[in-house]
Amino acid sequence: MRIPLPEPFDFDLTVGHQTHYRGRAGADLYDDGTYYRVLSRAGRLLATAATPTGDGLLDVTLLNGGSPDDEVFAGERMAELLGLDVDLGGFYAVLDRDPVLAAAVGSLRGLRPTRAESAFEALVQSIVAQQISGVVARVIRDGLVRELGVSVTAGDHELFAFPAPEAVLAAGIDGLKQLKLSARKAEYIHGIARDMLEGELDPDRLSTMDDEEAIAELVGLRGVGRWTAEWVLMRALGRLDVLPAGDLALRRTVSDLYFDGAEISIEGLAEFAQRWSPYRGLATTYLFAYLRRLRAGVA
DNA sequence: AGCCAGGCTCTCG
DNA sequence: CGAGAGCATGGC
Repeated sequence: MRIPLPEPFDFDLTVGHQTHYRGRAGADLYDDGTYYRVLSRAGRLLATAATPTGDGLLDVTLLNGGSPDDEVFAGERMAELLGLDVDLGGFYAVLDRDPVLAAAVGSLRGLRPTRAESAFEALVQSIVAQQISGVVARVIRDGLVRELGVSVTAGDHELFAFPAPEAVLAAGIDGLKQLKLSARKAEYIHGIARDMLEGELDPDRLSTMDDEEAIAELVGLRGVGRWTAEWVLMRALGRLDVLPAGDLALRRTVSDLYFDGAEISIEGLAEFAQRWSPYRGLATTYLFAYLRRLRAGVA
């Protein structure tokens, strides 16, 4: 099926960012102009490919078959994962009155805030990323997906679904530790998989809550502090005004761009970032995209 | 060879 | 309450 693309939208930039400019990152694959993702629908796995047609449409195809209803589902999910439903206009108006931010991220026009497939995926990714460098986090996440995610062969591509809570639970804490997680993080992720399956954590209910309510709910989970909850809101719920003020990389970036490298406190960042309201989350996403592209050495 | 990296929990004063 | 230890791996 084909879905209409919004303006502005830069497919290559958006999917390149999502895959860390390495073709494959976690369950996301970008190859030869097509974005691949295995979507889970009520326990069934839909190998899905998305390619822009060049005339303002996105072609969404199920690679291993599916009903017409599955196709509609995949189209809607793809639109969400690629952030096509987000109106970027307000954020670009913020850019117009923040020349420093504009200088850093102005060339990222058309980048969409991509999303994880589920709250579970965002939780696992964020917990993995706690405290460690982005490089290490990526290595560990790739291992989790490859070892615990179901492999789906689609044409000449091997795709992996993001691991279901069942698979994470079945791996056990020891199994997770063998995938390079610390004992602590293995417990956290194992526990959250169990919470998901027992209905302790209900993503549908989360999405009805406002930001602070949802953060409070998530922080109730063992292993989830404010930083992790904030990233889950951005990455899974698509919230645009969340500011992970405790994020070390964000603090350093703001410090470098605005304060000539002088350290900025968490409270200082929270106050400073009011200038981006109500798009503090989008600003954060763009700053990380700026960083990621810089480090990847992409022109 | 250390030390640090997109934090969090637990334990002690 | 606030401060501090411990955590695991990969890169510099």
